[in-house]
Amino acid sequence: MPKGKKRTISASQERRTSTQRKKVCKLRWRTQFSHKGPRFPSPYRPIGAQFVYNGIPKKLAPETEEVAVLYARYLSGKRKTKRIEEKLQQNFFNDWRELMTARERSEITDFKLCDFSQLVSKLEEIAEAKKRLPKEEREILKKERQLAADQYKTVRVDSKQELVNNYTVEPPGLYMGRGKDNANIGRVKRRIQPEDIIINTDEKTKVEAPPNHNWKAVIHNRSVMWLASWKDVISGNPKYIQLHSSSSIKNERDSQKFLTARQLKQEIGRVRAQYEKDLKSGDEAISQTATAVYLIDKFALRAGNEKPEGATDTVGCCSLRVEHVSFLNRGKDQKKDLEGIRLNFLGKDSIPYRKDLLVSRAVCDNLKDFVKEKKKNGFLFDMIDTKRVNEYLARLMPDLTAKVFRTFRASQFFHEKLEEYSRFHLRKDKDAAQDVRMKVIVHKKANLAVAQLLNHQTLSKPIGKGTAIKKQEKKLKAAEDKLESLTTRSDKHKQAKVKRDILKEELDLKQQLRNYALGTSKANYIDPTLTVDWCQKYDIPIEKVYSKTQREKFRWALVDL
DNA sequence: TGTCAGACTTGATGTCATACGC
DNA sequence: GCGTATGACATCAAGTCTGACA
Repeated sequence: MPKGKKRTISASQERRTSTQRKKVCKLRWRTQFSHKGPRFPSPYRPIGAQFVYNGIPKKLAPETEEVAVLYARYLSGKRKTKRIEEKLQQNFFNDWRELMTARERSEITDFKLCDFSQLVSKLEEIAEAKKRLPKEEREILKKERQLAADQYKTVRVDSKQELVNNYTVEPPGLYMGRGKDNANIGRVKRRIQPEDIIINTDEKTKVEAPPNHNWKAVIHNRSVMWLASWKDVISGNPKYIQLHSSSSIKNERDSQKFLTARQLKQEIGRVRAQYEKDLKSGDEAISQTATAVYLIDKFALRAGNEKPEGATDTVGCCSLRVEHVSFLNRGKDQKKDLEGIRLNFLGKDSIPYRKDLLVSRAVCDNLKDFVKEKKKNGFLFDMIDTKRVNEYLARLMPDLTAKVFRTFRASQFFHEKLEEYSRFHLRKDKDAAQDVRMKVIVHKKANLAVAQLLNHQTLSKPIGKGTAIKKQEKKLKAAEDKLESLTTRSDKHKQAKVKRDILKEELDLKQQLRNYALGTSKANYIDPTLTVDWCQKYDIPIEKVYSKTQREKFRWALVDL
């Protein structure tokens, strides 16, 4: 390390880093799976109600009726807006007719004449009966399900028992998709049969297909992580049965990801110097690449791959269009060398990204150049794509891709916020620092800041949240009243103040969590070694911040505990 | 060099179990 | 003890990225 250069990773992180490197190299190409194969959803059993067409009850073939019941199940659940419903009905009806017998197809020709109400009522009746089942019977059913699942949920990997993540083949259903312009919404996901499935296993292990069935194929590919796969009917993409996040292989992959992000932390000065230099390059492809990397680094944007024709209109950095960026007037207190821009687009899962951001003068000038003489729907970065950006990044640092910046920025920002909030809530206020609830709040607040940076918005929240906030407000009011009634500097006053502060922070968190979800950033972006070190420093049991599954997922980071 | 399929990760949301308040 | 709110986990859609192939 050059003299005077600040140490950027902790000693415990460094220790973990060297162990991780060894393990990752050792693991590759050695994996052998010995498993039972996937579990199949229960076969369709007629529900004892009829589909009605044009006022006349119709006896349908079991395969046709099964699909009608899928639609009835959709109707008995939460309803969608009318606009989506029309597309959904149209797609459903097209797919349903494809699966009908020739006679049914010639008779059932108009969706408007289809009446699913008897099926819906029956499904609701079944659901009600299920709710009314005595506790003992429910327990028995649960145990039966558990026993059946137990056979499928483990796999032997290199002689070690591991858990399988999704051991059941996806059941038939309606494709619900996301985004208003989703073209496939309502399409029928037909039942997947053993004949659709490729099994990947150890050469020595025979995986039996269900009676009277055969697998599509049995392979012994040691270089991939999946146990079984089939082709998704709607997208044509493969679907996989994979190992659980607690498995050694997933653990290794996870630790490797954060290792690369930590390496970027060490190299970031050099990486930034290079792309800042390239912002001014005379070669427009290079200046576009550098500008895109600047946005990815500064604002943790996703790379933004090109999407196939007809897919939902969502974008990331490289696929931004002219219409997604606008230039803001200078603010009063704005620094000289910074300019304001607004990014407004739909990101992954059609989640809106609308933020006013400050960028360097060079970046703003470049962006102004890139939008010149282009139509609203023209690509902002028309000379580059994610492949080019990643090739550029790989030249700056091995294994560096656009995705690594998101992990790096999330972890770095979490660390900064954790320090800031710890200073404010735990070091300044010694009384609050004794309370583990305040420590959990500090962790959640730092987590929330990351969720906001990564734009992990939630558009729908359970109805209950509003009442919970009202209850919390009441509690806070009561705590404030009590505090006022006590003499200052007394022990009781100190306790009441801590209680009030905690309630106030909890309320603030609850309000913000209506719009943001912490789970994704906690599970995928924030380096768990930061949390481990912080828990040790402030004497917090790890169980207070990580659930059982999360502790299993981050086992590799918990070695020091 | 561009395209595409395949493999894997990320992420919103649905569902279930449990904690909590009445 | 019961009903409900909440958190944990499961599900599966939608991304990223790599490598094969024309």
